[in-house]
Amino acid sequence: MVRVTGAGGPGSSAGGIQGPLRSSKPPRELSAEEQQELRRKINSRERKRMQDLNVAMDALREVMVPYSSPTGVGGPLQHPYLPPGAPPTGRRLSKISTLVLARNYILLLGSSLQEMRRLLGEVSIGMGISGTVPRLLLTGGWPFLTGPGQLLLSPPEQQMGAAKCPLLLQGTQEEPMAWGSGSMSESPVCQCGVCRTPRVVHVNPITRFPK
DNA sequence: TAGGCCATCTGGTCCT
DNA sequence: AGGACCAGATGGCCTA
Repeated sequence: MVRVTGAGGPGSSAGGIQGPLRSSKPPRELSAEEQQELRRKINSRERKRMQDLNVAMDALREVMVPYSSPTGVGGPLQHPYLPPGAPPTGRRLSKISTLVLARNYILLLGSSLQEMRRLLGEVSIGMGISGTVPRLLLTGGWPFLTGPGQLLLSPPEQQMGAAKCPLLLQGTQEEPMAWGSGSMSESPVCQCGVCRTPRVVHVNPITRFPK
């Protein structure tokens, strides 16, 4: 959906080209027409940039399979990584939810990989195999989770939107609040738009992505 | 009707 | 100098 709004549309009253721009820019004389043309050009670029961003966001939505279908398949869907009562499916994911869900998804995949490595290691040891299992699978190059119990769902998104979320200012960004756990019931649930989106958290702070 | 989400405009800053 | 990126402001659309 592309909304066509000409110059002077929403936002045009904010500041305006005659405001701070004139005082901060070097005194290069531009006619009103030139200024308008320049503004149109800049606006067009920005529009294109945001549209590209949305294309990328849509691509990301597509891989978030359970939410990607606008109509869903086989009726209402319950996302396996979201708690009951999570936002109803069938609606397009918001940008922030897409990002948060993608992050959770990546972490989940990481934990699955780690678990697979562990199982492979057990199997190879049990069978007396050494050297036939790809080293990469066994060595665990990434600091992923070491067990399924360490991957939990939590409603408070405590990382994104830190500037707005009061819970994020308490210096416990990575402290988990397990979904449905005791700590969960005792913890404040932030109602900001970000925090209401569940996320996957690490129970063990050691198992984090490196910077 | 309020609130969430979004597109767009705009000015500022940084980078090439 | 021009483009990319960012954040604030604004207004429209939609849903509960």
